[in-house]
Formats: sequence, C-alpha cells, structure tokens
Amino acid sequence: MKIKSKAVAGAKETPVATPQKKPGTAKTNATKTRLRLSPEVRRRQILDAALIEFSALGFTAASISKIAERAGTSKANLYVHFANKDEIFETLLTDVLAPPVGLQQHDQPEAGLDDLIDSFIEKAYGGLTPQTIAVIRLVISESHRVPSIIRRWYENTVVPVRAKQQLQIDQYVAEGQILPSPLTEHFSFIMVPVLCVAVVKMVFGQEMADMESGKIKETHRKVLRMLLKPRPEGT
Amino acid sequence: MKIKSKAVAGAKETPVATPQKKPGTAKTNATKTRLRLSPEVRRRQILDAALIEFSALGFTAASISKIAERAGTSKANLYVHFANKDEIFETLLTDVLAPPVGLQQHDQPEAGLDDLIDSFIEKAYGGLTPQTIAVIRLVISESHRVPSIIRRWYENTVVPVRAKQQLQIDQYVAEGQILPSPLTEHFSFIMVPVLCVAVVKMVFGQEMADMESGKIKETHRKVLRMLLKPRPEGT
Amino acid sequence: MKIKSKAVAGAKETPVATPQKKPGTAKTNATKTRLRLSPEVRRRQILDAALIEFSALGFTAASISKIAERAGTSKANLYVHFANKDEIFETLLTDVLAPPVGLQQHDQPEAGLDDLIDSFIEKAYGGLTPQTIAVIRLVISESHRVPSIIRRWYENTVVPVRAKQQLQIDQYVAEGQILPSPLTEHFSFIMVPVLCVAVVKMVFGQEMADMESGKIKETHRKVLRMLLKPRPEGT
Amino acid sequence: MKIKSKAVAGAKETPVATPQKKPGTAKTNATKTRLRLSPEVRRRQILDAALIEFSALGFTAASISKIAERAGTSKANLYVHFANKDEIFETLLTDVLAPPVGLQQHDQPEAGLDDLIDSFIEKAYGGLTPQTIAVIRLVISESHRVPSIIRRWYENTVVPVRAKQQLQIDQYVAEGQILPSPLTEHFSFIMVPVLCVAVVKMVFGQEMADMESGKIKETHRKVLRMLLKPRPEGT
DNA sequence: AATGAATGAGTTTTCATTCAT
DNA sequence: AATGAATGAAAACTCATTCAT
Repeated sequence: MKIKSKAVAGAKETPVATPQKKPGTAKTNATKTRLRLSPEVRRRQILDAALIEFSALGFTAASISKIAERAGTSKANLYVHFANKDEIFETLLTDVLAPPVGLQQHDQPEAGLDDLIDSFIEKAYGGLTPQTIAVIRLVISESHRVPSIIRRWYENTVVPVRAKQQLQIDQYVAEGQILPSPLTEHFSFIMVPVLCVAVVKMVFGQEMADMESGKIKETHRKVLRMLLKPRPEGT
Repeated sequence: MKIKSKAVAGAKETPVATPQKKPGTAKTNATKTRLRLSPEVRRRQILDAALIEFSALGFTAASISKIAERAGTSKANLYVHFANKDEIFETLLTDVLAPPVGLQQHDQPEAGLDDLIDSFIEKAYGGLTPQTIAVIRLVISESHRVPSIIRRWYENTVVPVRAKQQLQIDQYVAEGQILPSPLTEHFSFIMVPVLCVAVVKMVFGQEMADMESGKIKETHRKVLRMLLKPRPEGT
Repeated sequence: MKIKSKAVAGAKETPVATPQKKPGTAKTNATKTRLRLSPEVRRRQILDAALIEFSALGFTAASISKIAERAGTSKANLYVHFANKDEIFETLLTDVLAPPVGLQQHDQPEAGLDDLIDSFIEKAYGGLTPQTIAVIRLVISESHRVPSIIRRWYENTVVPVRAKQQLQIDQYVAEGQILPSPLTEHFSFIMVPVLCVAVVKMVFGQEMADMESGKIKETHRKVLRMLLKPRPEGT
Repeated sequence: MKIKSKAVAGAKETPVATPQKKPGTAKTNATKTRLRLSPEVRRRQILDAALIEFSALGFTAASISKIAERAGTSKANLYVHFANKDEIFETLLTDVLAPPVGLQQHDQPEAGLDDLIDSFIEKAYGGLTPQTIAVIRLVISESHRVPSIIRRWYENTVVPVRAKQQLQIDQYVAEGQILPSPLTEHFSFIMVPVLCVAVVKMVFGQEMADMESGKIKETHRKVLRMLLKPRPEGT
C-alpha cells in the first residue's frame, strides 16, 4: 500500500515557483525560466513543502524528490539551502516547536467562570486542526530522532508556557474565582484530554474520531465545571 | 543520524538460529543450520521479529533484511510465509490489537473505594512498559496505513472492552459505592491521563518523562478520589 | 574530455553473462534469463571488470555502473558480493599484488653470462605488457588510498622476492660467474631501468615511448655486461 | 575512505581572501570582500589552488568547489577565467611542464669528477620534494587525459634539455674527464634511478620509502663512479 | 519449507556547469 | 570581473521482491 501525502487544507503556502516565461521569449512553450529567490524565501518554501511531506509520511518515508517537487525546485537546490535530509527535518522541527511569539493572554478578564471554561474548551479543541494533528503525530513518531531538539523545546517552550499559565490560575484562585483543588495545583493537567483527542484523531482519522472526541470534549467541560466552580458560600 | 532498533528488554522471543552473514565476506564456513519449521512457528518468529523492528523504527524504516536476520531466517523465506512487507505489518497489527483473551475481571470485589482507585492507578500506569509504549507509538504513527485494521480493532476490541467496563461502573454506582458524575457516565474518560503519560514517555523518553508522568499520575489519583468518593451522607 | 576505458588486449576473461533465452520460452526476444553463478565465479568476473575500469580511469573516475555492465550483472549485484566500491578496489589490489604462486626460478642454470643477461633483459622488458603497465599506474596513482595493502605487499611480496633474487646473485658471485660490485650487493637495483621504461610507457603511451624505451633497454643491457662480466683473469 | 588534499608545505601561495561559507548555515554576516583582480592575478591564484588539489587528488577526484574555495573566489568565477575543468587542468599542466626559464648550467666547471658526481647526486635527489613528487604522480596518473600536452612537453622540453645535457657530457668525454661508455652515449640514462626513487616515494610514502631510496641513491653514486671514472692511464 | 543469488526501481547526495544580477 | 542561486546528470548505495534450485 502506497501512502500519498496531500497538502493539508489551509496550510500556509508561500507562492510557488510555477515556472513562468519571459514575455519576450515567446518560443513554443518550454522556456524553463529559472526562478531566483532569496535564501529566506526559498528556505521557507522548502520547509513548507517538507512539513507537508514529513508530517504525512514520517521522516524515512518522505522523500527529497517529493519535497523538491512540492517546493517547486530541483532536488539539487535543496542541498544548496540545507546540508542534508536530517538538517531539513531538524530545522523544520525547531521552527515548528518554537515558542509562540505573543504568549496569548487571558481574553475575557471579567467573564464568569462558565464562560471562561467554555472559551477555554472551544479554543483548545478548536486548535486541533488537521495540520496541528499532523505536527503532533510527527513529533510523536520521530522525536527519538532528535532528542536534543525535543529537550530544547521542553525547556524553552513547554516549561515557560506552562509556568505562565499556572501563574494565571494561581491568581484566579487567590481571587476566589476558582476553587482550589489538586487540579489547580498542577493545572497543565487540564490539557490532558485535549492531547487525548488529538491522539484519537490521529489514530481513527478525523471522521471516525468525531464521536469519540465529542464525548471527551463534553465530559471534559462538565468535569471542569464540577471541579473549578466555587461551592456556594453556605457550605 | 541512524536509528538502531534494539530488542526491548523482556520482549517475548522464540528461540532463534542465527547464522550470521556479512556482505562481502567470502566463504565463512558457517554452520548451515537449515531447519525446517512448521508454518505456525515460523510465522510466530517472523512476527516477533517484525514487532521489534517495526515498533522501533516504524513501517518504512524497518527493513525486511533486519526482520529476517532477527527471525533467524532468510529474506526469501519471509516471502514464503507472507505476501509482502505490508502483509507482515498488517498481520502483526491485527495480532497486537486483538481483543485480550481473558477480559480482566475486578480483582478486589469487596475492597474500599480508595483501594480500588489505587489498584486501578497502579495497574494502568504499571502497564506502560517500554514495549507497550512502542506499540502505541507504532499504532499512532502508522494507523493511516491500515485504516481497516484500525476500524476492526475499534469495533471488536475498543468498543466491547469499554462497554464491559462501563457496565461494571454502572453497577458500582447503583450500589452507591461510587458517586454518579459526568465521569461515571462516560467512564473511559478516566483512561485519558494514562494515554497522556504514554505520549509523554514516547516524546520525551522514559527518563526525561519520569517527573512529568509522576505528577500526572498523582493528580489523576487525587482527582479520581475527589470525583468518585460518595459525599458523607449528611449533606 | 571524456576518457573511455577499453579492455586491454589479452586480459584474461571469464565467460561473461550474455543473457541467454531458454529454448522453450521463445516469445519475441526479451526473455531476460537470470544467470545464477557461484560467488567465486561472480566475484572473479566483477574483479576482472573492475581491474579494467580502475586501471583505465583510476579509482574515482571509474564507476560502479560501468564495472557492473562490463561484468555482465546489475549494479545491485555488485553489492551482494562486495560491501562497497572501496572493498572492490581493495580486494582487487590485494589480488593483483599477491605474491606470485611459483616464485620463478633460474631457467638456464648453465648458460653463459651474456645469455643470462640477455634472457633477463628480454624477460623483464617483455613483461611490460599493457595490462602490467596499467596495473603499475594504478598502484602509483592510488597507493595513498590503501596504505595498509601497500605495506602488506611490501612485506609479503617485495621483500621476499628480492631476497630470493639476491641469494641467487650471491651464489653466482661466489661461483665467480659474476663480478662483485656495488650492483651485486644491492641487486634489485638492476630492475630500476625496467620500472623507468614502465613509467615512460605510461606517460608517453606505448607507441610514442617505443624509441625511448628501446634506447633504455639497450643501454641497460650494455651497462650490465660491463658491470657484471668478470674481467679476463689476466688483470 | 575519503582522501583530503592538504597544501604541501612550501607551495607558493598568492595571498588569498577566504570568505568561508558552510552549506545550510543561514546568514553569517561575513565580510563580503568582493575584490576585483586583474585576470592574470586571478588566473594565477586559481592555477595555484588547482595544482594543490589536482596533485593531491587527481583530476576526477579534485573538485571545482575546493579549488574555488582554496583560490578564495566563487565557483562561478572560475568559469569566467577558464572554460571548464579540463581547461584549468590543461593550462596547469602546460605551465608546470614548461621549459625551465634558466636552463641550469654546469656549476663547478673545474671540480674533480668525484665532486661532480656528488654534486649531481645531491641535486638530483634533493629535488624530489613532496611537491615535485606530487606533480610527477599527477603526470603519470593523468597523462592519458592530455596526450597533446604531453607530446608538446616531450618535444619542447624533454628533448632540448636532454640534448643540452648530452652536449655537456660529450665535451667532458672529449676532454678526457669522463670515460666513454654506453652510459655517456645515452646519458639521460643516469636519471633513471632518480625517477625510480620518485616512484618509490609515491607508492610507499615518504617515510616508508626512505630506506629504499637511500640504498638506491648510494648504489647510484657508486655505480656512477665505477662507470665514469677514467681508468688509471697505465691500463 | 528454505535460501543464496539476482535485480529494477528507488534512495540520498554530489558535481560541473549555467543563469541572472 | 564577480557571485549566489539554480540545475541536469550522474554518482554510490539500498531495498523489497523474485528466481532457480
């Protein structure tokens, strides 16, 4: 069985080198104009193509030829911009796992808890687009190939982002908006079902997973409400 | 970077007769143990070897040569027993994802809730051995390759096992041993953090993941106690 | 400028795999019968082909494809019998530089000195066939690539052969057949002009070198007569 | 096995501006010294670099990139000054094989024969520097690639230089300083052992060859004395 | 059932050379 | 004159698979 990579809908794309003819040279049709781009642009194109291929097929099954083709260049040109397949892969992962530029902030500062939870749930599960899923699968499948990148990601991204989040929660708790509980002490735990849905989608495919993930999501919402809502003062 | 597969400690192994052969080495007077085994035994050996290779490297990166070598046979002999690489893989996955023979029963019928929870937690997280992790990763990485097997697994294994479990829970709830909650309604939700720990172990490697997974486990335990323990009757 | 290798006339050749059709399957013409040979025979064929290619073009310029083609097999099959290009080359050199099986003995035990010299000269220069020249060039060009093989050759072949020769000479001197001189003390020195002719032939090509090498040969003969002939007893 | 070229100590070098660039490394703020040189100077630089690379690796194994890098220019610039790799090589060889500007003269006009021989021996063997050896090897390895250049060299350099030398010898003989012999009739024969030492050094490497070449040199000296020294008049 | 030899189609990578500026 | 970007062709090597015994 041969697996084909197909561009995930919505993937950001840099304009691709559809070889164009110069207006002057109107020969028959095969004018093969070489498109010369700045390294940054070309690298971007290559990495975009690589992301699609790698995340669809994994490191080994993805091929340099296909990446080059998708990037609209020649194979040889990939080697002008990257030393080898590994370097493309590592650059790609480093990029993809880079810390988010604007660490997103709490949007509804004065909303009620229910709305806060709803907003969180929608945002978290809504972020599980096909591309995101593909990237997560790539990380799961190939992390053993690049342990140093994974470690760096953990230290520079995972830990700080989580710390920031925890701070926010501690504040909510201090304000009495959220009930203290084991959950608020290790708050990243609330992401657990989201990751789980991601895995379900990977394994069962988007459509087959819908029912499962819907149930997880709703249970998640309900459990959060139970655990976080401050008890009525009387107790 | 070349990734090597190594037999996971404790993997079940059928005794193997490994005649070595390096390419280019002329005439080693090797013991030509050409032993003829029953198809079942041979298939078993091949599948065992395949499991190790596939789960260490993934479908594409695993090679027929290595599997044959590990199984102690010739490459050509693999093709006597299986049509091709895909078939080996599919047979393997079907095996691995087969419904557990003895659907495990509730061991401590009359234990207290706390003990029940502890026992569950220890069992669930204790099951995450390196092999299990490797298999889960394999399923995540390569499920898109064999959607029909995944579907069958879902229908024949995932759903029934879950149903059985749910039944058990419903009974506990009916008996008043467990407090009804959104969790008891969709009880498989309690496995979510376990899967999550599996993923963390895959991505960060056993040792790097220990701290993370320890915290998840303990939070899991506490949350379960909070959610499942029937309130003191007075309220 | 593209240099082509052509089989040196007289090179020993093992029968080559001119793909033959089975009499039965008389389709149109492309019956591609696979020729299955014993490793020894196949290796011999490959090494023969390799010798031609390597000595015509040098290590780097010689290509695996051409060697395979000349050997009448597929490229892939070369890798069944040898680990890589280097191994082919090293095996080849080791073969070519192996000590001669029958260390050739003095043929004319009771000839006169003049005849002895003539016989030596004819044999030495006659041995400079195109293949021999090609091999010597190969050794000169690529020896830095395989220093260990060269050292082994020196120790196992060059030194013993020379020692044997020297012994012979010492005996002649003792018998009074040859005049003692600096030459008889370091007798391998007499091979020097022969090597020189080989070099001239390499550099100037067989035909262009003929005049040069003819002169060297004759001067060599005369000088030997001068140096080796015992003076008439009267002095 | 990868062979590296390294600049032979003492090789003449034109000052070079080496801006380094590793493939795959994005944006090093390198000093963009784009210096414009006269064609002669640039060609000189390129040929110097080419000599080092070609003589270390041979024609095919030497690469345009390395030559450009060593010359401190871009690959593309090589093609401004030379049509292609072959042309660089041919120009180089033509240069290297050009007739010596000052045809060296007899230094000690009135020295004794022994001193003359010693001086010759020291000069001849002393000239076998690593660079010289490398060039000789290059000529031996790649002469078949450029037969016309070799022929021109033979006609314009080898023959005249030899003729000049022979003239000198004839004069010595006429003066009675040297004994006439086969050697004096074909005097270039005396260079034979020197070339041989060069070959030994190529094949066995400088250090391994030292013993061998020392013996050749001394035998050479002794034989020359024997052959050239006029007999004491009494005979 | 078993296997050593063989191979076509594919892989990644390199290299001399060209183009556009 | 100089060069960074680009590329076609070819290199060495690998691999799943098949053939003949």
